[in-house]
Amino acid sequence: MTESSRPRVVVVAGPTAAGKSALALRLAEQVRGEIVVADSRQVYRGMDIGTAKAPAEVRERVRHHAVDVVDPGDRFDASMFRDLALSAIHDATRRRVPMIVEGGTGLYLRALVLGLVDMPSRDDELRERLRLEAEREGWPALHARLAKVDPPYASRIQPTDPVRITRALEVYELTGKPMSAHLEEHGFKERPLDVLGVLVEIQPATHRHNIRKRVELMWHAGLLDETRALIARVGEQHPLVGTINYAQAAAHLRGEIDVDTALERMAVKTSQFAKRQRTWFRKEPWLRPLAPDAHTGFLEEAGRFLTAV
RNA sequence: GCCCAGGUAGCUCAGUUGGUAGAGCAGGGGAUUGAAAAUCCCCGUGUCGGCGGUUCAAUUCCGUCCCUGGGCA
Repeated sequence: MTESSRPRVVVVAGPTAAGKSALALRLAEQVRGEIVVADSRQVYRGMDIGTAKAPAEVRERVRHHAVDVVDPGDRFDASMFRDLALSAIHDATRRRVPMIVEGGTGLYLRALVLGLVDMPSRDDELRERLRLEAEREGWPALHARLAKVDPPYASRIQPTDPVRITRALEVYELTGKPMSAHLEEHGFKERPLDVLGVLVEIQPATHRHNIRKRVELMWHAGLLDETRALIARVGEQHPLVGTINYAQAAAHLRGEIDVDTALERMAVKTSQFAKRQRTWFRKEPWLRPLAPDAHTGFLEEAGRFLTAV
């Protein structure tokens, strides 16, 4: 595939509450384009306030893809995101509409830009079985089992990392081939898109202020009601209830913490998440840092990139 | 004013029978390919409140002063 036959997209990546969506929106309006949101929580209907989802009036003005595509409790994962995003992008290209990808879920963005390894998606029954085994024997025992069938992958993950031990054992059981072999075979050589990607940066003091303000706004906008509704739908134990903001609101609903503590913890969890996002995006070779004072220049450049024939 | 209890890491505290100290949280760094806003790994020198005294040696014992909380007036 040549440069020119691949769809062009601008990717705006970065930590939460750093101004990604505002920038992407400005660009979309400037070029009369559409937005794909790469966010593992905004895909869920009803998770609006706590995920800082773009309000309805904004989404009426500029079309947003991969938002509100499933109900909480429904299955969703990186491959579904990739399929959705890719088909939206191809469709927009056919319609000659510029496309901007905006988001903070590193895995989704990487799967979109570098490709997703051809492996089966999760198998809940198998996972439940592994979880029960881990309860009896401990995760290190399962890690040791993984080390027998897939030494390379076992050695790069921790014996204390349930998520990756589970996934690797699952992939091996389902395909009969070690995870490391799948990864090596794929090699992340796919380049389905012609990407201009930026990593939105922000001053730490400004960021702290944004986060603090945002959690207060969420609280007053009805985060508690939204959390009640989410719990009513999926139950208290569901992983989605562990999502930042919802988890703290849920703790408050259970009477465990007061409002100030909830807000404080929301802000702390958000900052910690932002730090993880920065760590992830910093080393993505297809992203280049975008300083807070360089937005104007970027909008011009991105506009040219998207509208060039 | 008097009597207690405290003053140790950014915060909450532990501890040193005298040999200059360590947990949790916060913070920093890193990993990451199908629930990733998840999951996991690494990183702890700080006038041990101030000043004196005893001692080879004081954050630890003694004195005194300051500060905080509680009680009595």
